[in-house]
Order: sequence, then structure tokens, then C-alpha cells
Amino acid sequence: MNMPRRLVQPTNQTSIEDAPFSTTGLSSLFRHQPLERFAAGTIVFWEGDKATKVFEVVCGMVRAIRLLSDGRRIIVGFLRPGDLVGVSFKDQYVYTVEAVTKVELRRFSRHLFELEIARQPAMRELLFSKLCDEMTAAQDQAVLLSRRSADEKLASFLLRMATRRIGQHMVVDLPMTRQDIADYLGMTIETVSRTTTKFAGSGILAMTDRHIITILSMDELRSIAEGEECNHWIAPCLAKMRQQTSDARQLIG
Amino acid sequence: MNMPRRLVQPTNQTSIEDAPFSTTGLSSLFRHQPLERFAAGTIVFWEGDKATKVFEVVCGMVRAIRLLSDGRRIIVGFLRPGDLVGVSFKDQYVYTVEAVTKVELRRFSRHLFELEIARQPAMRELLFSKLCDEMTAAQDQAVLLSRRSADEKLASFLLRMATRRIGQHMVVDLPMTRQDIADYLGMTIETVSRTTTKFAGSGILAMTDRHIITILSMDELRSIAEGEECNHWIAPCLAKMRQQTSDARQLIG
DNA sequence: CGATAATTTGATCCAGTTCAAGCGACGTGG
DNA sequence: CCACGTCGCTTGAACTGGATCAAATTATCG
Repeated sequence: MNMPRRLVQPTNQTSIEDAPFSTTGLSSLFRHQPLERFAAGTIVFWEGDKATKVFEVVCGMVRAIRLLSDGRRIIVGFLRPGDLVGVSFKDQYVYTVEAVTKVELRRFSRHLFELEIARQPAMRELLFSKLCDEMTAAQDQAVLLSRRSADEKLASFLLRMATRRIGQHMVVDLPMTRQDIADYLGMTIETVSRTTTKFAGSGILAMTDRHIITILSMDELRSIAEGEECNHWIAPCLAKMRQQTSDARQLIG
Repeated sequence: MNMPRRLVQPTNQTSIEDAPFSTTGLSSLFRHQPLERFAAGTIVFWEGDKATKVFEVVCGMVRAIRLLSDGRRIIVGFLRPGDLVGVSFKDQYVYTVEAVTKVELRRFSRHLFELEIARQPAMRELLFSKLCDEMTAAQDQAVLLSRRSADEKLASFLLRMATRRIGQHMVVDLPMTRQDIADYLGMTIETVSRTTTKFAGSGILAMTDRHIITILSMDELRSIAEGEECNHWIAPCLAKMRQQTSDARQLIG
């Protein structure tokens, strides 16, 4: 499971903090499970490994990676505290998971996890709902990848990664490398770099550290990322189309 | 719900045939539900409509569409017999669904559907499994969109649409328009056209009708689409990487 | 049979890739 | 404490796949 949607307390790259258990009901399943720590850059599991475990990210960040036959690398998601890793109905994991930062995970035997899910209707609901959310997120990602310019991609990525607010501004932790971002957004490292530089140049954001940027003009960034789910625009647009086609519509059933 | 994965009996654009109930357990839920027919090009529901119903495609094909604020259109999936349409945990549908061909759908009140799912563990399993499959499919699609060339995109699209076999060859029904394909694969109608023409020119496929193509060289098409899940390549590749990093791996927990 | 929409084909153009070269931070060993 | 290599990132310059613009051609349907 991946494609984080929830906005949770960001993880500090160096210190270890507790995950916000209260927000994710599913976390309660993991509360007493063994804790595993992985150093930055290490592997949690490999694509193709027998899928015997499910994890919950407690703190830190992991990336889920898929490889194409020609060596091209795709990051299917960055997972943060509260996200589940490895939930699937396949025998094998369909992606490799690596620690981006030092990370703490709670491990759950997949078998037990499935039993618990079957036993607890409330948990089931939560998991189901989470799957649906991720489904939508994956589609959003597909839209992003297929139809958006470099500027739009980066802008919406930054907005999704934005978590902490200081005063007027948003601080964005980017513990992953530029290559990771590129592989996530379907662009090259050079374009990622050029685009961030451009944004910084036009005063939209400031780069303190390469891994910590501050959004100075949230509005501008939003208007660049524009259209993501721009409902105030879409609603009237749909209404118009609906009008146009309502007569053509034949509901035979 | 979308991104069809299962390979099912293809739908003929003009005749009405029964869906293969035996293959999808979930279909049994819909067996006695009211049947609705929609003419080609008509709307089943709109993005933003209150999500009160769930459908199962019985025969024909529908497309799930999302609109971006600037009018760009994305097709998130083509749905065929056995596929469920509109399953979600949102109040509103997140995409518009249109009939590509004349289509028959079984309608289910969402409320009842959810009750049934809650009541029948077997159905729940099936639905869950289906969601997971679609999750993976959506990710595959994201990979396709972000990292593949026009040739690769079209080749793998054709392979996924291929269903019926006649002799050595595969017949592919493409009831949707070129624009639909373009919007699904994240390319322009011109590129879709040029690429199909090129494939036809190099003897990989033959175009009978614009909407019915025959794959003449499955192998060539596969090697163009290559890499999709090319495990015979990936497995050794992963093994090598694993070797390289196994010593660096620190499992602290 | 003519009108209209869908598709193909042709000719440019450009965003983003590719190739190539600096740059700064960090760690290591002398 | 500093030279030196490495790594991740930025910057520059040329190149290209696919987009865009513009017809021509071919269904499709009254």
C-alpha cells in the first residue's frame, strides 16, 4: 500500500518521534507489534520477496520502488507515519521498499493481519476506505504523470509534501534525493533541479537546505499546480456539458 | 473502480451477449438486479454526482473519464463485462462514466451493496482482492504513463485489449475512438494514429476496420511493449542488487 | 449523395531529455 | 589541518520525441 494521502505530522530526519496513533484507527492493530528500525538507504523488502509481512510506518519515510526491465526506476510512493506497507493479495511484494530516512516500522505477520481484519468490522472498514483512497490517489498520480508539465508536477508534489506551517509559510521536508523526486514525477533529475531553481528564483519558495524548502507564496504555487481537483472550475464546466448532452441522453433501461 | 485487469470475453459492439457470470463471484450479487441499457455515447453518471449506485458491466464497454480544470480530458479506464463501476467510499463519484458501445449494466443501490458486502465474507474477500488488483493496475498505468514511449504505450495497450484468438493471430476490438486511446495513454490523437500506422506498416498488425485490428506478430508487439512485468529479466537484476547491498544492510530492530 | 465527424498525413516547433561540465559538502587519509 | 576523491546537485548547450498546427482523406449517417 502506498501513495500517501493523509496529512500527518512530518517526520524529522534525525530524531525519532512517536506516530500520531490517535488519527489512524488501523494503527491500533499495530500498537503491540514488534518495532523494527532501518537505517537510511537500507531495504525493508524486495520486489518478488514472499509477501509474509505487513508494516506500518511509525516514523521516518520509506520509498516504494519498481524497476522496469531496462533499468528504469519508478517510485510508486513515499510512505510516511500512519501509512501501511505491503498490504496486498499477491504472494509476492510488487515493489521494493527502501528506507529514505532512518525509519521505524511496526511489523505484523500478514496472516495475523488478515485474521484481525476479518475479525474486526471496524478495522475492515478502515482498511477498505484506505484502499479506496489510495486507488483515487493512484489515479491522481496517473493524471499527473500523463498530462502535466514539469512545473505543474513539481508544484503539486511540493504541496502534497507540505506539512508543517511556520507563520505565513509552509516548510517542506524533502528527505528523498532529487533522483527520487524525478523517478516519482516521471521526469529527469536535471528538470527537477531546474524547476526548483526557477521557483526559488521567482520567489515562490526558498531553499534553506537542499532537503528543506520553504513555500513563500502558497497561492502562486497552488495556481501553478492548478487543476488538480479544481472543483470551483470543474463544477460549472460539467454543468454546461451536462446541459448540452442531456437531450442526447437515452436511458433505455 | 476501474482499470480493468481481468481478461474476459470481449464484447461485440453491436450484439448483446451475456457476461460470463461464472468467472466473477461478485457478479452473483448483481444477478437479480435491474438491468439498464445505455446507447453508445450516453452518460451513466457524472463526476460529482451523489454516489448512490454501483454498477456491473454485463456487456459492452464504458469509459471512466476525469476532467482537468483546463479542459484536458483523462480516461482512467475502459470497463468491460465483469468490471464494477462506481465502487468508492466517497460521497460523490470521482469520474464520469460514459458508454463507449451500446452497453448493459446491472444496477445496485450502493447502500444495499455495502450491506451485502458486509454480510458475506466471501464477497468481501473478492471485492478486496479486486481492489488490490486494481491498485496494482493503477500503478502499472502510472508507470506506463510516466516512463514509456509512444510505441511502448500503444503496444502494451493493444496487448491488454487483445482477447479473442483466431488461428495464430489475435483480434483486438477497439470500440473506443482514437481520441479515447490518446486520452488513456497520455498522448495525442495524431501520435496514436501515426504509431498504429507504423505498426501496420512493419507488419506487426493489420487494420481491418479502424476499430478492429489483428495482431500478426505477437512476439514483436510483446518485445516493443517489453518490460511491463518482464520478470525473467527483473529477477536476476534484483538478485544482483540484493547481493551488492546485502552487506550494507543494517537491520537494527 | 452531401454534410459532418473521425482519422490519417505532413510540416514545424518546443518542452524536456541527453550529454557534458562545474560546484559545494562531506569524509578520508596523509 | 588540508589535499583529494566522491557524491549529490546545479547549470549549460545541443538534440529529439512527441506536440501542435494545418490539410487531405475517409468513414458515417441522415
